[in-house]
Amino acid sequence: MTAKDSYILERQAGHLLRRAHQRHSAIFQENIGDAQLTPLQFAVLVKLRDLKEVSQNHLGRLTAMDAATMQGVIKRLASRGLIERRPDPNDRRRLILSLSEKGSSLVEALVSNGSGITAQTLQPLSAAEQKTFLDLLAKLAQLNGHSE
Amino acid sequence: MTAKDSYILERQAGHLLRRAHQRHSAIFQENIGDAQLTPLQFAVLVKLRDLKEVSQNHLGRLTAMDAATMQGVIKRLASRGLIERRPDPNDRRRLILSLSEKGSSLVEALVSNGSGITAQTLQPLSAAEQKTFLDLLAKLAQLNGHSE
DNA sequence: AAATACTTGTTTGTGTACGAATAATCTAGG
DNA sequence: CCTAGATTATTCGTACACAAACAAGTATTT
Repeated sequence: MTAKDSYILERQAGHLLRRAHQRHSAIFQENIGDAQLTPLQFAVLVKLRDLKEVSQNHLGRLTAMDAATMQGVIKRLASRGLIERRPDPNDRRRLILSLSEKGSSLVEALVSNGSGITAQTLQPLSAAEQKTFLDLLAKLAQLNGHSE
Repeated sequence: MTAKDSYILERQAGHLLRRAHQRHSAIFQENIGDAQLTPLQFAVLVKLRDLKEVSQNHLGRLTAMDAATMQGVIKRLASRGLIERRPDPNDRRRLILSLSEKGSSLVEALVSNGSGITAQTLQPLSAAEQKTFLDLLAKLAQLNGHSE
């Protein structure tokens, strides 16, 4: 076994994670049912549907986006009229985010597509493998034990 | 079970893949041993070490980058003097890429770090789980059966 | 040989990603 | 009260990611 054989790109976790993520993104784009909506934007809408109201930074932590990324995602959703922003009266640094009527009905219309996308992403695996995979993947996705 | 419970962001394959990839990127950056080098740039250097000479588009397929992304990655590596570009005499559309001396010694010095990064990425899993995970992940990473 | 089709590399435009710096605000400790 | 420290949102700069359009070159078809 030469040095050359000791590091094979195709066997590295990072490379495979990136490719699996690429494949998922392609499936998302084909099936979400709204050509403008991206995975991150959809994640924000879903979280807002669950929580009704959250500050921008807090929502960023819940969706695993840093503050700078969040800024752009929120700006684009707001410019489409899908979410509303208003200042927090108790903390003037904060922006409170919520779904607009339009945003709310859009999420409801698209959530089932979201489930289909996950199913299609995992389709190459059997039902048992899917469960195993998601369990292991969840262990690897712990960014650094920030719960909440 | 309400509609709200039927789509939980934290259980979606796409979200978990994204977070796992984020975690891997952070581990990469801390451990690769060259502050400027990114995961994609490293992948290009490793592939060039294995193949000696490849055209830019071909290398892009091997590392799963589209032509536009490749363009930027190669430009940055060339500007650091790590790779060399010369026209293919047999096909004047093509650019043939290869490692420079500097690039070659850099890869040799860093490959072992690459293995460590993969190990650390998978560390939350037992040895058996790691093998299972990589097998399943590889099945999900098949972009569309383009082999080569 | 000429027209058609495909490939290679580049550019443009939009959208993540994230480090770093900043201004405004809040919180805690003395 | 008041200052040192933390938090929130924004901006800037760099690096993917990829669709779309393009120029130049190669291949194929008739």
